[in-house]
Amino acid sequence: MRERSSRISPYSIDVVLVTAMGNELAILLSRGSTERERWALPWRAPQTGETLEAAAVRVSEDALGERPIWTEQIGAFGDAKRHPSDSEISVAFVGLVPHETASPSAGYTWFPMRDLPPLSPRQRAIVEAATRTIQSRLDQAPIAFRLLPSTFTLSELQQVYELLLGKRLHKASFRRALQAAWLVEPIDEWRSEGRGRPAQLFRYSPKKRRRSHRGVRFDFLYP
Amino acid sequence: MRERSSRISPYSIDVVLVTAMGNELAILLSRGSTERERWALPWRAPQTGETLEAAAVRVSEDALGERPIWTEQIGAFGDAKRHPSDSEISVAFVGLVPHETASPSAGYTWFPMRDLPPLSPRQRAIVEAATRTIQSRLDQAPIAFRLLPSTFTLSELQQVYELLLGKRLHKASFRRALQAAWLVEPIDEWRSEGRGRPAQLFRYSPKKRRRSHRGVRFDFLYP
DNA sequence: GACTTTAGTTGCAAAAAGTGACTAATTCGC
DNA sequence: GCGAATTAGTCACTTTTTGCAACTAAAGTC
Repeated sequence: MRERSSRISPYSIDVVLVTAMGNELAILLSRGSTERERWALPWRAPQTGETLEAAAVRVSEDALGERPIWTEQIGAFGDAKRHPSDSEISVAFVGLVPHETASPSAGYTWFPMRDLPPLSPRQRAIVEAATRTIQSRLDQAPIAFRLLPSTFTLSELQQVYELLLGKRLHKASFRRALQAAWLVEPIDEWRSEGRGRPAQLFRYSPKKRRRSHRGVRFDFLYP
Repeated sequence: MRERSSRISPYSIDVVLVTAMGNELAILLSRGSTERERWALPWRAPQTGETLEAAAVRVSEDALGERPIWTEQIGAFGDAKRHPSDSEISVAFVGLVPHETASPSAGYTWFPMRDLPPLSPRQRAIVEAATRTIQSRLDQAPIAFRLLPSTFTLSELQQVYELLLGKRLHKASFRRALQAAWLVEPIDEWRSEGRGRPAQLFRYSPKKRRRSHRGVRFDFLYP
């Protein structure tokens, strides 16, 4: 990425690394090497014999020194949109990273989602798709829990969900859904965060399978 | 696809064309040209200056003589799984086609989803992902309506939904959801299908926007 | 001690979903 | 012509889920 290989790779692996930085989401960008693009998503050319997913993990390790707690492919992006590499298409991935442990390599910086620098049109599209991918997986895999330390308060958990979903949730309803799903268990510790009543700590510990016995339950959310 | 180009393309565009054939879903396969693989998804090498989506439409037109009523990218598939082309990765699309108007080109045949011939591991994975893509889009875009003629009965519509979702729906609940969404309007015609009471015909005609004013409404469907 | 702040629960009303039974309109067998 | 079978369509009732707001609890601040 920094060094341009002599032969242009047919495709590149681009990764959107997302973290919860304070009160907002942030993604990792690298200072671009070209004249035109000042910032770009971390990317690399694929290596032979490597799965796409493995390549995405490798890109993450290069950029952050650690593997994301969760990755998923977003898709292939081509179109006529410009890209820092001159590859025809990018196979894009999204990865979630806890903010505490992640230390960006030289040249990489976290940018709040709400205030991104100009990106190439293709990478802009990739970032937008990354948000949608996260949100659609949020109720299918317990990815939110892994953005937190092993013990956490329910308010912290709700904040993570709100951040990833991009909307506020109702406290009582959130906790009701959580209880019904048997996903967390309280431990015998409390944490006092300045003012206010101390919050009980919980740990992620999925119990039984809930029979999700719903029949219709779709919404016709059409435009 | 039939003719192997001298230079191997870096990636191929594979398309899963899905139709409602009688009482089950079917996909279009082509008789393979190689020794190993007898049947394969329609695929082509991309052309320069063409978007990925446009390439997928072109593949469909080659195979069926018409464009799907809806297409969506499934993703890029690489891994070590074999593919009829020797391309490193496939960018896969899914497309829906009404069965009445679609006439497969020579060498292409519809196969019921439940009874597919052996496919390459990569294409097998693509077909499975195609089903998931359809099902996840079903409540976000009115794709089911376009598998039907412009007027249809509610039973027909429900059958299409059941086919695409792969599960039965409750009649009353289905109609309630449909009414609440203001998506169809009855026309002054009835159709008698052999025995039984004639069914009223409806047409797709989305009316107002329903304020989807829900706050929490997620399910924690974790494994 | 009164006030503020955050955590956490509870009760209630409204909305939505699951279910089965019910009515309606047709064809078929006889 | 008549009843059984068949498909369409609706209804009433129950259960579950959600939105909301008030309430208690435990801390800090002044």
